[in-house]
Amino acid sequence: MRLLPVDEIQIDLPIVNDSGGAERAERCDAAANRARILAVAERLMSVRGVAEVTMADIARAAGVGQGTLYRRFANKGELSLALMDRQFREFQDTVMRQINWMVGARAARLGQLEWVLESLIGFAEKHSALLCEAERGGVDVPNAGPQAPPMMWQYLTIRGLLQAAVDAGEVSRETDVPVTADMLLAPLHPSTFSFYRRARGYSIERINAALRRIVGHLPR
Amino acid sequence: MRLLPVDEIQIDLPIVNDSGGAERAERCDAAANRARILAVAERLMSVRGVAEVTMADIARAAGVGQGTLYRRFANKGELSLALMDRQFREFQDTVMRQINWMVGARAARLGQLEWVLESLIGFAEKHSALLCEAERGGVDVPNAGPQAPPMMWQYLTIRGLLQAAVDAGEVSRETDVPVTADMLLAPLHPSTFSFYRRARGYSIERINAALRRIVGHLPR
DNA sequence: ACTTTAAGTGGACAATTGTCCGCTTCGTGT
DNA sequence: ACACGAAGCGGACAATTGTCCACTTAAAGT
Repeated sequence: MRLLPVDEIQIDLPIVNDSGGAERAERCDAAANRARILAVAERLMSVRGVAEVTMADIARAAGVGQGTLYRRFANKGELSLALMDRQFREFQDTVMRQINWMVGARAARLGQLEWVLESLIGFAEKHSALLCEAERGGVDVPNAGPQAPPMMWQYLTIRGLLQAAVDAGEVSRETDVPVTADMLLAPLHPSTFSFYRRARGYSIERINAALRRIVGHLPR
Repeated sequence: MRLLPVDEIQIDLPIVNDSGGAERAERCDAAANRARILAVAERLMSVRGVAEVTMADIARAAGVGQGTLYRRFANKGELSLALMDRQFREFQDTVMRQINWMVGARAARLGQLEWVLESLIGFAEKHSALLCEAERGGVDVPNAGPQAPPMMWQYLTIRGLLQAAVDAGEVSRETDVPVTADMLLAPLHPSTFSFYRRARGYSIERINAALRRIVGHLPR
């Protein structure tokens, strides 16, 4: 993950880089195993539910040892994230393209921010089970939990748009952009969002509307 | 936990009821064990750190079986919560008394809300390790995790004050009070707050200021 | 004092995550 | 072709949380 300036839209938005490029290629037996593991995991989880499948189940069904499984995916969260990888990239593409289009249409920055948050709510809803698994992982472990690239991308995107809104004078220059971006995202943390939906029973529309009101009324 | 109308301040604020009152009293050997367990747990955790002490450690050091330990405290979270019980009650008292005083002084509802949030930030900071343990526990398990009485009290208090602010015309009547209250609290969820402090490195002051700006600019 | 019984007790056991480490195999350089 | 080292492999094992259940005991009624 690194920051790239996207000239057309004059703000810094993140892109996810699939690899540093410097690492040695994966051995092909290993690649075959990885593919098999992912296929098996997807099938098992879709049949029995994400939380009801254990790492041992997956290893057994894929015909590999647990050591092999853990060599590829450091923990269940990383595996869950890998299962979403393609859909996440597509989601990311869609969002970036839409942002570019909105910029072309001279849309307000805050409007873009609201649109992205709504999209993120949709994504959180669709993949809440996998995301909840992915969320676990030490808070300070570099590439796990909230620091995993997809979560980081969400944060950097929101932060970038909020900063753009500040630069455009739509939001006060006093705003603490990094902290505020985190706060806008806090209700979308997988376990929090899942709590709202299941335990509190809030509809997606209510969640979206309430968040929109907050964003739409940031100072200035 | 039930709601009581507090007449002096004309809003519904929650109080925690220690027990329904109908249950048979605890056998005295059991009470002694509970006290010993709590004392031992407190000592072990203060010496080695909350996360580094296991339930088995505590049972061993307290001279009871694990079954006994789990009979009193259904999981590590409940034990952690019990360790905070006294400090939490004192905190709760302080907050309620301050609210009453502020009401007497005709302070703005939003000001009260901001003050409570600041207090909650202080509490989250002081007890973050124990709160992080307490947080774990299924999202839909009635009295665990986010549904545990102390968390519920936080939520009901914030929601009550926000509703009062709406009733007083300080915030738009369109506001979705339950959802918005949850969103104001989301950044204070133990693991989220801990992430801000440790991984992001935000100071308490920045967190408080950013939250205050959001509260202070809710619509209307 | 004696009986009764619900509550309490303890430790074995299940379930799960994640680690370790000796053995195997790929693929690369010679 | 062949040797060699890094990468891969797998299953035993450690750690931890939480459950179960046969046994024990406090304390209330007679």
